[in-house]
Amino acid sequence: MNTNGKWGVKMAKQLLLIDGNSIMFRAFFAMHNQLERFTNQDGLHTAAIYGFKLMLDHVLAEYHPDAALVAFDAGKVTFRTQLFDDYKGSRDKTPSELTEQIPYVRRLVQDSGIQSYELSNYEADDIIGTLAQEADQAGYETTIITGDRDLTQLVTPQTTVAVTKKGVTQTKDYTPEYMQEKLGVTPVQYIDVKALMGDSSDNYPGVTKIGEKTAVSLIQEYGSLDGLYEHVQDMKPSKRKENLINEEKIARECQTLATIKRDAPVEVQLTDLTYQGPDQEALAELYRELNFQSFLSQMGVEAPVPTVKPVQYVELTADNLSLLDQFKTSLVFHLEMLEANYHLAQPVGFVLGRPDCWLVSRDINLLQKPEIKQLLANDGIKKDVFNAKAQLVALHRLGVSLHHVAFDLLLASYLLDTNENSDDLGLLAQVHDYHDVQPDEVVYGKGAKQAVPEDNEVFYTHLANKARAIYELRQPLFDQLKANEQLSLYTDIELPLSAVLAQMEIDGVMVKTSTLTQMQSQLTERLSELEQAIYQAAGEEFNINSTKQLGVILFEKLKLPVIKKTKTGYSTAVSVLEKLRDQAPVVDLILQYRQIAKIQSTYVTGLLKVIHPDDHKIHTRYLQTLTQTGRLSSVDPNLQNIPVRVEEGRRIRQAFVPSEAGWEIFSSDYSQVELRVLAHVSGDQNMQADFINGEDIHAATARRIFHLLPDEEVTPNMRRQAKAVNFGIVYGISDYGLAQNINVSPKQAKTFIESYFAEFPGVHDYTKSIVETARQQGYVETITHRRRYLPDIHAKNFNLRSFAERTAMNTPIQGSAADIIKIAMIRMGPALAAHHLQARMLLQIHDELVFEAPKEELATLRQVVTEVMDSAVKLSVPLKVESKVGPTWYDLKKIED
DNA sequence: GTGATCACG
DNA sequence: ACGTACGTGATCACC
Repeated sequence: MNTNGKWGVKMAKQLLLIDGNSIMFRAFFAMHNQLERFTNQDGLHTAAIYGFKLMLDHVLAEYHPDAALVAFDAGKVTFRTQLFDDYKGSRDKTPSELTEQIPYVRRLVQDSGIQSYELSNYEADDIIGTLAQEADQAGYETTIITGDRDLTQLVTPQTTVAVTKKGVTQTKDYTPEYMQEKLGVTPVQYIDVKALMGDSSDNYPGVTKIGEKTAVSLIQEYGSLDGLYEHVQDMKPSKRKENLINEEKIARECQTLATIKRDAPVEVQLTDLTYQGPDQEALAELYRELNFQSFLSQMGVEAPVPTVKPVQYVELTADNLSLLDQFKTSLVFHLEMLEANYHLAQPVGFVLGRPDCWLVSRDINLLQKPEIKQLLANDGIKKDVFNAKAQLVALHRLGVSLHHVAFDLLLASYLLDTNENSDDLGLLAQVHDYHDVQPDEVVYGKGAKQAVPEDNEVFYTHLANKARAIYELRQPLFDQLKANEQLSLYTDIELPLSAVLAQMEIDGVMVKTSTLTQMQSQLTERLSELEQAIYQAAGEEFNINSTKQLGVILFEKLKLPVIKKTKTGYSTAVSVLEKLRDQAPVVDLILQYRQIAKIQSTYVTGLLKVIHPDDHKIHTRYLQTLTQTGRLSSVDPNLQNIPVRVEEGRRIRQAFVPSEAGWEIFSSDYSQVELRVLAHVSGDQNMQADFINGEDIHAATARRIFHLLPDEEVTPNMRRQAKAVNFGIVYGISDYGLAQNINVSPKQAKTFIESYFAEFPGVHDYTKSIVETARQQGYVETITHRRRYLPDIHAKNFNLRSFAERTAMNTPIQGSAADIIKIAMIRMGPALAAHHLQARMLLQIHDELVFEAPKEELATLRQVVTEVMDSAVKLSVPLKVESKVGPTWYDLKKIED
């Protein structure tokens, strides 16, 4: 169809060669973390088929091929395995979730009107290599689609290799020019590079100590492997030379393994490969079997209407409130709000009931009826909900209490898998394989068009469906929590915590508008001074807030050295500017400007915007089901990142004051809680001893890793470095990261780490074993069995895998610390009540709890809070709590014993 | 909507 | 050889 171009110029025929196995693997693993979402009605996994289909659509549209072929591997045994026993020997067995999809991928290919081919004893690569060669000679333009960079050796002026970059549809095209630019070698030379460096995934070794960089430079220098070995004797004596000589046989063997055949006994002819489009009928049938609704509707085949099971409901009115009498032991309740911020949201309707009777209404005022109020407040009747905290807060605004929440679908789902935390009930239900409720977007629309349906039928059905989903998912989720040993985490920690957090949010924290407005005008003045000074120094006016414009001024106009680049241009981050400080006075001004601008926009103006006009307080929302570690987060506004480290910012805290006269702000924080958790979970004897002896842990660490004698002093610099190492350990250490942080060479950092692990062998063992645990079970756990899945622990990509490994080390530590403070928070209320204290817990900042309290309570409060926090859990090292008090959050002074 | 930056633990 | 510290949220510029 496109043999003739726009102007009648004869264009080359387009040939598409697809590396079937490679793309299938790629598609499968690209969606591996949503494996269970891609299954059809029979439980067949479909991610690889789905991905393959996406890829096919994409390349057919992109290349309009005249001919196409998908090559598959024939089996495990090939001429390469006969040559070399271990070839591909390190590969894990293909998961059954993938193998079951292979026949369907073949059907997909066939029904799409594309030839497929396999050849015993040969790999798909060799079929492709052979056909690409033939095609070059026959004057085709060929594109090879693969996920395997090895195939780039097939690149010629007529043959392009498109290697998947992200997912299966985003590819990078390798041409001879691109290879020269990117790798510095020709496609044919690339084979020899591989021969020298080996390939860990195909499990052939290459020459010892030679990686990609070295291999490339050797081949560049000598032209080829043959060239190298002709001149190997002329090389300067070195370990590398020895290795090259000793391992010549291996290198030659690897060269053979790496070389893709261009002369395999392929029996198909190019002329057999003509692409004439798909067999629509057969494809439709396949999609039906696979339940690929979106592809069906793309084809114009009517997708069967998503069959949400019909639901019965009754509209609740002032006249039929007696219907409520039937709920004696339990009910589902849901108050519907369209806005995320439930402090402000206008509720639009509600549903309550049981499977045999769902009662719905748009009339929020009905909730004021004593019949409903008493039902919801009745401690003897269990309530099942979605997002208990949101319900508690919103109902509180209506003057309604909600007691005895037993099941929170959102919370349970989050505990089972931190990623399954959508605040859209419909979407969340889908993840749990429940499909009889629509996502909110479908019913309400999105953006400006979002609205409650006028049609009662539509709206009420949605409400009833939601309630039913909560009901239906209750038992299965409880069963899973039980199987995961997470029932106690759910029942004893997270569910009670939701009520504690609701109360903190409702109470809010008093913020003085006058303090902030005063700061605002001061900072405005300061900013305009700095602005003028910067324009003067730069010789022109520009937007200082634009990193792009700033980059041009600093690095082009003023010609300052470029220290770091970002994806989009020059980096102007603080770490960079600090290095340039001495080279141009404007840099310092910019740093000052940045600091002030941040304080002004985020904290002064930002906080002023969210002070509630009625009570002059700020009511944040804690997100209880968001973080991957079990920490809380805080939004609208974030009260967990109010400045403290730098004086100018710290003054913001002057605006945070007690809400009642004669009260003060009181704060207690855990000292080094994460390191104490590490000492506990790792069982390291030395670290435990340091904590048990009440040492300054960073100084004690410095003593050990710098091998100080008892009479030698720890210098501030030693302590600083030891502290950085401690942080590094908690974060899942790497020499590079540590080096960056304390500005030493990676080599120096590495010796610090080695020295640390020698002194704290238990910690070393822990880092090893937790990563192994993650590999074996696919997740890691905190002390309360909070769970985080780490699918990337198996990634082939170094970055992804390394990240997962560091996460495996960090999550049990950060997460257990989060568990501990949550337990303390739950016990705090009853403890305060037992001492008849009026004090209120207002904020949680990860390891710190902030209260307001009458002055005369402070002494008792300190005892109670310390006791509750200290004893939250029993670890093999003591927990330590430090307290401060003052008239504002800014003025807190440490309370000494 | 995304990326860069910077505030916190 | 590879290229990073762990966990968050708000603001701004820019597409």
